[in-house]
Amino acid sequence: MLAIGTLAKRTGTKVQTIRYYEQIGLMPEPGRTEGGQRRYDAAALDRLAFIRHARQLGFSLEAIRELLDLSDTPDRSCAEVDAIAQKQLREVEARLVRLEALRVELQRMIGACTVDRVADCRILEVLRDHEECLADHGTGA
Amino acid sequence: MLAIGTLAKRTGTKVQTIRYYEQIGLMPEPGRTEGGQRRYDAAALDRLAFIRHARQLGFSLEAIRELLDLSDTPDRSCAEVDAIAQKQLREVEARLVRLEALRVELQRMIGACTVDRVADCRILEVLRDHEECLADHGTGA
DNA sequence: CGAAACCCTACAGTCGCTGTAGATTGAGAG
DNA sequence: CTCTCAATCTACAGCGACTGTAGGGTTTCG
Repeated sequence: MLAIGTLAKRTGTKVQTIRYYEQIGLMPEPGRTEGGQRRYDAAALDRLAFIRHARQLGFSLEAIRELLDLSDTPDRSCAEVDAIAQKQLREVEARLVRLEALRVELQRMIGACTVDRVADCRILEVLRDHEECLADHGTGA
Repeated sequence: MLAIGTLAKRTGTKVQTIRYYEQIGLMPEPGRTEGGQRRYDAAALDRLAFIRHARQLGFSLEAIRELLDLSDTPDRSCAEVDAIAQKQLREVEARLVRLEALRVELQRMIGACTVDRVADCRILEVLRDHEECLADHGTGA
């Protein structure tokens, strides 16, 4: 049985984050020692590793909750799991497109700045005048 | 003189966001009507447009605060402005690299799933076993 | 047995907004 | 000039996904 700190180290999670996951019902309430400290078993370790890995892949806690629910019903079709992953992929791709546009714009902006005084700074000018902007950056990078 | 709603429309900002910027000292306190409603001038419009544009380029409010401070002292060197923009560019590039790795991993994961039952779902398996993972995804996509 | 390292709860703070409730004001129509 | 109704006001709570803090209690090891 693992103490929370050990579990944290094994999964690369902060102790508070584990307690937070428990609080929002993503991790089940573990057993306790007589003194009231949490003790975790291998199932908890697996579940937390799953959560952390999915988080690193950019899944929201809500999506992860769904994935965990789905994986608890092994006879169901895989299609729902696939749909969640596809959605995640599409979101990542959309973010990539936007970020790339930002990169281009930032580079263009920086490249234009050859003067020395803030008064003539091209960077500030570009930021002032959206019109000069090439990129079609919407909101939410 | 513009009412807050007009300013909001002109800059593509929500009314509450403008009040929030005022609250955190990013926008100066505007004049008021007798009844207490905010009225904005052209300078406020410019400043807000600058803020929104910088936000769209991914600058944090803190970075924007610095940029605004710098642009208020037109005789200073442009180097500090450049440094902020360079830092922003580096951050965007780092995010791009990470996101691209995520995209590859997600695609690989989805591609691997050809079965029908959740019990054999490759997606869930990949999420369970970090070892199978090709991408070196750290934290913070 | 004592010290150090760990763990507990409860709550506030982060970032950048967004939404709500309930009251007041302003601008155009009649 | 009054009515109406959209727009505005303040104050505060909530989002996601944690992180940090205060002020204690517990475990483990020498």
